[in-house]
Amino acid sequence: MRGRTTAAQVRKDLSHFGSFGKRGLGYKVEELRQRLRQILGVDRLWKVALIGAGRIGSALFEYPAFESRGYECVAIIDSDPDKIGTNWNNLQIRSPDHLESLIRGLGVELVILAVPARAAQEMAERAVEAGIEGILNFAPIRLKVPTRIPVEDVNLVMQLEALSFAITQRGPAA
Amino acid sequence: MRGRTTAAQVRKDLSHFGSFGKRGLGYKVEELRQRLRQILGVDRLWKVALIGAGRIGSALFEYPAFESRGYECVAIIDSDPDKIGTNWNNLQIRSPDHLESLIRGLGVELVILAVPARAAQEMAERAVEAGIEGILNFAPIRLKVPTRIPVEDVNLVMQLEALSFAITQRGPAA
DNA sequence: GCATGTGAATAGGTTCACAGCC
DNA sequence: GGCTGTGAACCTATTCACATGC
Repeated sequence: MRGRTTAAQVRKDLSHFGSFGKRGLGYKVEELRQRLRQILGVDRLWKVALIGAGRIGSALFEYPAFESRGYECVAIIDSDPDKIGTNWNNLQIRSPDHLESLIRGLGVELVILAVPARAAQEMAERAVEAGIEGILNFAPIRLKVPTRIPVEDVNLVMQLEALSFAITQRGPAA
Repeated sequence: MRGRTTAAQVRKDLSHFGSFGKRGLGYKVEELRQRLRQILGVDRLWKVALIGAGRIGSALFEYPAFESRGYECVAIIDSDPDKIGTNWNNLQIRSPDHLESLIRGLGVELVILAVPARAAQEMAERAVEAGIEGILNFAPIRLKVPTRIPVEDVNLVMQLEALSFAITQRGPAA
């Protein structure tokens, strides 16, 4: 069954956070929307640092949805000497040497980790040490960070493999 | 609790597909690895078409893990006239006009959809019509395709929002 | 003795059915 | 009457404990 979103499911999920509608009447959509934005924590601006200015980092940086959805990139870090000092959109690429002071100075809360696997763990640890609160991780490793720090993994190879598995499971197609 | 992978869990999962070890002895790692590759369907080469040659598409195309993990990009499609005809790595970018014949002619099995949301549904339908078997979807919409076609969604904004939620839930950090 | 494989117990999450309130 | 909110039923997935075979 493909993730059909049922009415009962939505009501149950909402009930986990409170009661938002009026029986027999329905929901005030805009009000509900605002309440949900509060609950999700997307009713404010989040300060993001991009660690890794390679292809993925560049694609993300240009991705308009981030800024428009409340995620502001306030720092770009990369270890490539050819990149350090150059600008993306008026934002200067900085060396990882300054990671901690950058994060602390700018009040960075989230980190997008788009560096090679071998560098990811160290960068993550230093970012956590500097006080960030969450990590969006593109490196194909399981980061070891304190449990208080949420990590979201993006693993595109795994997702392709999930497709391969689903296709293989249901037998060769017609 | 952060996704701790337990021994019992692994055994239970394996048991779903068969019996691979010897009691009291353990698993032959390389043999197990091959069996699992078969089950996952990653023991062969998959032919992939990249639809959308923007920033994300470009990042993916250059991503070495794909090729090395058995996913071969055999076609790039984009509607931008400035891109059509140019080459990425000896692969010519083609117009979506030829989508169906390209897919059929090259035996494309998987599609990576990295086009703007407004174009995604149409491209998906045409790709399915042409016989592809699965979609890795970067467009932030729920594609409507036959249930026999598995879809994996990549939604980076949602993953950032998941971080925002997790952080907000556990109360402002120390 | 030791590590796998598996039924039983448990936990977690979804679906159902209806009570409660407009 | 209609739509929300929710306890109960149900179903799936994880954890446990041990039987099984080397």
